[in-house]
Amino acid sequence: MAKAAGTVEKILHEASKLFAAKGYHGTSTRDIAAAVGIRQPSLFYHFPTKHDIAHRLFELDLEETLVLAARSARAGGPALPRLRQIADHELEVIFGSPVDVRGLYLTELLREEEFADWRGKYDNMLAAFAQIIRQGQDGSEILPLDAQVLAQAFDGLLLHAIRLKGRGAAEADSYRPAVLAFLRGISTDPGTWTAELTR
Amino acid sequence: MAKAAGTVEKILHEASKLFAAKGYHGTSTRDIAAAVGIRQPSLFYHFPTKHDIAHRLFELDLEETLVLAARSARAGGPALPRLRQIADHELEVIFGSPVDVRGLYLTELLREEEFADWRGKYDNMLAAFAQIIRQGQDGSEILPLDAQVLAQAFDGLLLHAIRLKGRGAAEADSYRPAVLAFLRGISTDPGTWTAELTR
DNA sequence: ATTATCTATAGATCTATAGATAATGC
DNA sequence: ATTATCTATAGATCTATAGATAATGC
Repeated sequence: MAKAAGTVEKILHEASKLFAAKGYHGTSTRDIAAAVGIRQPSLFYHFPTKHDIAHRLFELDLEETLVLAARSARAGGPALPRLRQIADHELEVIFGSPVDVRGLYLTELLREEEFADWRGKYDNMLAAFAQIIRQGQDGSEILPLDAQVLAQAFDGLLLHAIRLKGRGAAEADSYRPAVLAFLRGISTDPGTWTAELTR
Repeated sequence: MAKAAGTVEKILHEASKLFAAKGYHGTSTRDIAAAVGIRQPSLFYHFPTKHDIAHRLFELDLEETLVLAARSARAGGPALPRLRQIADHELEVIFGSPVDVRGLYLTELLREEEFADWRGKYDNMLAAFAQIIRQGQDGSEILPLDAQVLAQAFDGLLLHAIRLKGRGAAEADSYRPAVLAFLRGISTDPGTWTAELTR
């Protein structure tokens, strides 16, 4: 009985939904297998351990976002549009992807030993956010508040979008104004954002 | 061997820290008992089930915040200072309380059947936030964006503070500017906030 | 021969209960 | 007599492994 029909993808898809809904530890391999439509031990043909499923999900998400954030931090020009571009991209991933990849971030899974390597990458992403904010402050474009804290709040706003995805109605377009409002709030020249936000 | 010395409080304290760090499902009653310094079955003398520990933590937090939010929604006057007051109070609870009560919100625990009643109270709190925002929009104090979405983003910013608490350094005073920046960002008159934020 | 599934199950948890025990309060 | 703990353990999970089986590919 060959013909995989993308069982690996199906496992990642269903696991991510379950992790987002019930947390990593609240989801059993039996739950995942049932959602996929196979028996529990069959999972271990595709992934050596349960951890590896989560690892692969982190990889799918962080790899790409980290590259984008790092590249953006190296790019020149105004900082706020760069932050805005990152936000647009993240909202696209959160609401557009068939995989609820980022449900993993809702728990403190990254703080657990097993995931220390992804924790480091996540910290790098946050550092890139802070760097962009600092560039904006050097250019008097962003208010001189603690860049680290602003970066974390920016990340927090984006992560919260994951929760809304689970609650039906919300889409990228409906949440974007909230993120833009935050960027307007840290801007030294909020007037330029007003028209666009209320358009 | 009487003389409780506040075992119930100790259980709530340690359980809340573990729930915040590893999630509700990632924390065993054995873990909690070990942190408290008693044997695992002794927990069940104080709480009939593991769920009841989480229930009590929700109660400790939501009861008070819900009352504050509902009262604030009924109060008159400018909306932004009211949101600011709620934010100050929440940050005080998050960073000041010995109990990491709100770690429970990091997972989607509220979505699980067992916690449906607290889910309702939480939704009421969000509705109160949205109502205050709508009042501010009626008074042309807040930009005419989707009040529901702004309320959720406001809540998301506050919840994210919980994560920072686990990461050492951060305190209420260091995170507050990020929340104020968001309020400035949704204000029709951000200029009045600028001086205060950069003071 | 390889791929992808299955049944059966080992071994390690986990929550919760039963019943014993010791320390205070009356 | 009540309060708060303990040891021992039942019964239900959970992850992961072993080994059988069936369908394709060569």
